[in-house]
Formats: sequence, C-alpha cells, structure tokens
Amino acid sequence: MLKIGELASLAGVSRDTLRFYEKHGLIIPNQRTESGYRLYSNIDVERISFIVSAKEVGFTLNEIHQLLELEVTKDKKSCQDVKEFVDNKITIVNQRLLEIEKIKHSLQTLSDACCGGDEPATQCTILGALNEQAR
Amino acid sequence: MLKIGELASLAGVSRDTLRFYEKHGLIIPNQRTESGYRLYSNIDVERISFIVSAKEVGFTLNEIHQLLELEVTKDKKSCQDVKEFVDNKITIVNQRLLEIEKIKHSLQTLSDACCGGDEPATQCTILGALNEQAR
DNA sequence: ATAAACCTTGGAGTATAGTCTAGAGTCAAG
DNA sequence: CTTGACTCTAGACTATACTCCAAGGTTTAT
Ligand SMILES: [Zn+2]
Ligand SMILES: [Zn+2]
Ligand SMILES: [Zn+2]
Ligand SMILES: [Zn+2]
Repeated sequence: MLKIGELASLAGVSRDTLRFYEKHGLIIPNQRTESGYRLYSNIDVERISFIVSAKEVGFTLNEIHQLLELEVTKDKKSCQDVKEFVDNKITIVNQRLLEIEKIKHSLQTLSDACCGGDEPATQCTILGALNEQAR
Repeated sequence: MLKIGELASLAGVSRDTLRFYEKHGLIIPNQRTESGYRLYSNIDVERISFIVSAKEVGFTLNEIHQLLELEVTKDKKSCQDVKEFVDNKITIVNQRLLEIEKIKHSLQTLSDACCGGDEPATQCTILGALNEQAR
C-alpha cells in the first residue's frame, strides 16, 4: 500500500496530478487510512504508466478514460473494438495534421512574397495580404 | 460611424467577439455616443478583416496583437521585421507539425500491431503496449 | 514534546478564444 | 407611449490539463 507521495514519485507525476486524475475518474485509490490518507496498490503504478504513455501517444485524458474502460473490460471487448478506437484517433490526428500543413503553406506563401529588406514596411506584401485576403 | 451590431454583421463576427477583442486591445472604437454606444469607423472593418485572415493563417490573438502593432507603426518598421515575425511563426508551426507526425506514427504502429479480430482483447497488443511502453 | 514532512479539502489561477446570461439603459417606429 | 430591437456592463461558463494556495490534520523523527 502506497501513500500518495510514494506513488507520485514512483510514477513520476505530482501528487496534485494524482488527485486531479482521481477527480476525473482515472485512478481511484481502493482504500483510505482511518485519517483519510489515500492508499494505492502496485497495480496503480501500472495504471499510471498506462495513462502517461497514452498521453505521450497523443490521447487526451478523456480518451484515456475510455481506453481504461476498454482495459478493465477487456474480456468483454474484442481486438476490433480497441483497434477501432485507435484508428478513429488516427483519423482525428490526420485532420489536425492537414490543418496545420495548410497553415504552414499559407505562412510560407506570405513569407516568400516579402522582400525582407530594410525599407519601411509601408508596402510590405505580408501586411498587404492580411488586409486584402478576407474578401 | 457604425454601431457594434452594424460592424459585427459587416465583418461577420459577433458583437460579443468585438467586445472581447476590445478587452484584449485589438480594436478599440474611436468614439462613443453620449449614451455610451461604441462607434466604429470604416477602417475598423478592415482591421477586423485583418484579424480574421490572420487567424485563418494560424496566428493567435496575441500574435495578431503584435502584428497589428507592426501594421500601425509600419513606417517605422522594415519588411525585415515583418518577415522575421512570420518566419518565427513558421518555425513554431513546424515544430507542432513534427510533434503531431510523431504522434501519428506512434498510433499507426500501435494499430498495425493489433490483429483487429473478434476475440476478446485480453491479449491485445495495443493495450499491452500502453502498459509496457512507459519503462 | 515539538518540529518537519506529509496528508486532507476546496477553490483559485493559467492559457486560448470566445459564448451566454442578467439586469438595465437607449432608440426608432407604430 | 409602448413595444421591439439594440446596446451597455460584469461576470459566469465552455474545454484541456494541470498547478498552486490556504488552513488545517497526521505521522515521523529527533
Ligand atoms: Zn519589402
Ligand atoms: Zn514585406
Ligand atoms: Zn488481437
Ligand atoms: Zn488488439
């Protein structure tokens, strides 16, 4: 049984983060001491590894919540369910990627058109384009 | 002279958005009526076009604030200053792009390893990987 | 016995970009 | 002269993922 600080340092997150995750239903300590201290088990260390690596892979806490539910009920879920979940996320990430690429190209076009010289920016094509564009 | 609702519909933003922009120093009406109504000029329509298109190109309101300052003082600023600003933004966007690509590849690897079959997910490589990975 | 270290709760603050609401005042038309 | 459309302010609320703080209770070490 681990107290919150022990779990925190084992898992490499802050005590506040653990309480935050608890408030959002991601890890709930299975016991409390008489005085109200949270008590965690070793399984919770793994649970946090799971959260941390899922975060690194780009899942939001909300999605991780759903993933954890898949984890817990994995005998009732199929590989198909899990893969579908990940593939949906890939679709979302792809959309975000396209958006950002579009932004990058717009900025690049803007930059390329500007001479970048020393003269006053009164005729700067960048400022000009931002003024016109929205027509 | 335009009242807030008129400017809003001309510019295609909400009245609330205009007041929000004002609070953040992006557009400040040059006059008020006796009764306190904001009065905008036609120049403000262009100013909002500027904001809207800068937003579309991926600038944050904060950055647009700085861009507007470049705009206003453009006789004191050079093309170089403006281009530098845009190029810095391109660098940031590029970093974000790389991050998201990394996430995409991680997810793809995860997905590819899973059979996606009908059997219970007890042995699912995705769930497995998320449990291990963080070591 | 007492101080340090740790724990508890609730709530506020951070950044982003607004939206929505309430309660009140203003303006034009019928 | 009243109704409806419009405006004002201040403040709350949205989502995301925490972090920090205050004020108090508990444990551990010396
Ligand atoms: Zn130039
Ligand atoms: Zn230029
Ligand atoms: Zn499988
Ligand atoms: Zn699988």
